[in-house]
Amino acid sequence: VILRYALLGLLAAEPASGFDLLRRFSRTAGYAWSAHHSQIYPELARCLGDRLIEEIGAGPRGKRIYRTTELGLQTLRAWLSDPSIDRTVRSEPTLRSFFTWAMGDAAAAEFYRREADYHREALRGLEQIAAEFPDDWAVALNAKQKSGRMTLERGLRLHTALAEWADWAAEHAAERSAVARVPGAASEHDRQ
Amino acid sequence: VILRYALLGLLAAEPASGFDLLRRFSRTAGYAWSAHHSQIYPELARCLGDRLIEEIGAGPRGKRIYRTTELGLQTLRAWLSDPSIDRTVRSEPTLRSFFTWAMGDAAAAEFYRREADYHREALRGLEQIAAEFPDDWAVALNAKQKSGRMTLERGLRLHTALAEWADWAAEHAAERSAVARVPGAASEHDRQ
DNA sequence: TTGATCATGTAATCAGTTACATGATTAC
DNA sequence: GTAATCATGTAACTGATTACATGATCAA
Repeated sequence: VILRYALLGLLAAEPASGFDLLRRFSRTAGYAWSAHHSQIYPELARCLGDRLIEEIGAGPRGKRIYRTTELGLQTLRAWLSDPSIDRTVRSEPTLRSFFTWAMGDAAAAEFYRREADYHREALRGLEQIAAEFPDDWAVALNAKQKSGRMTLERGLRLHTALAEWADWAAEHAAERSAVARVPGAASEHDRQ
Repeated sequence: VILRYALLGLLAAEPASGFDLLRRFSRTAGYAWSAHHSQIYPELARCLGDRLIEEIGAGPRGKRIYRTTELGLQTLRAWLSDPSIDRTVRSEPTLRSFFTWAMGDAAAAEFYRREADYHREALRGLEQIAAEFPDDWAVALNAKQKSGRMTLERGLRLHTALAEWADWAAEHAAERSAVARVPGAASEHDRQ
């Protein structure tokens, strides 16, 4: 049901169509949650039926614009107040890192380098967004903008830490492969 | 299909039963992936049918122990070599952080404090595991143990960074609520 | 006019969770 | 003996992805 709250929150921040929400999920909101249009449209219809959102206008090409109702906001706040949070982790990169032992050292180093590249790329994107905020954002922004800036900061720190980790891991993996290549240096613990 | 590779990798590292794998998913492997027994048992049966794993023994209470076959290892390696990685993010905490604007400042600060607590708790757990590794692990361990140690490092850095972020965010949220409480200090940008 | 993008929807399938169901072993 | 844990399985349901389907608008 968490997609429902994501939609309520996004539509509370700013009225939008299903298509607009789809784009937000593939941009800013995608750092927190994502969904395909085939999941968004039916959920919007259900929210509309439950009077959590309302249609406030239309655009060209059958565009339907929605906004969160007062009831929807209450529902959103009830969820936000609920202290039970799902922290289930499903991270393909982490799983692959866990299994690098099954690859050659060179391939493992290559994997970690790609991870570093990815995180640095993500960081560049976030830094561009961060640059658009005023320097004195802590006092110059409203609550909505501040929570956006604070969540952005989460991404900045996350990708910084993971880029550094991947660099470190690539070094270690490469280091090991270099040692293994020295004739006679391949010892017990390098096999299996 | 990623659960399949998770099982192949875990069973390649060490033969186990479905129940053993379930426990691994709720411990070490849970930092990368997780699954319920109702998903594990059918997938093991399918892997067995595809000759990716084989039954190598049994234990009490109908316990069936599996091991990854050579074909299974090849399948695992093919996946590891595939450069396309799913990086879809679905993080309830991040989503909630994004929507803290809809809560009161005090509630938001409380949310961030809980996040900090969670990450510090997770960090403590990882540090205990890290303490069991030898100090000279970079040379003293085999490839399998090293990839485990390197993945553990990922978690250490991740939770460290996020604990620091949450502290920072809690401070900012509390700060703001303190300012808002000064009579006449609640200004334009604190509303909506 | 035609190709790209905007825009919405449904259907089929796959992945993941919760609930149902059963029985063996072990520790007390 | 009896409660806890070990151990495996299936069924029903929900969430998420991929594929099918259609049509309007806009820019070249």
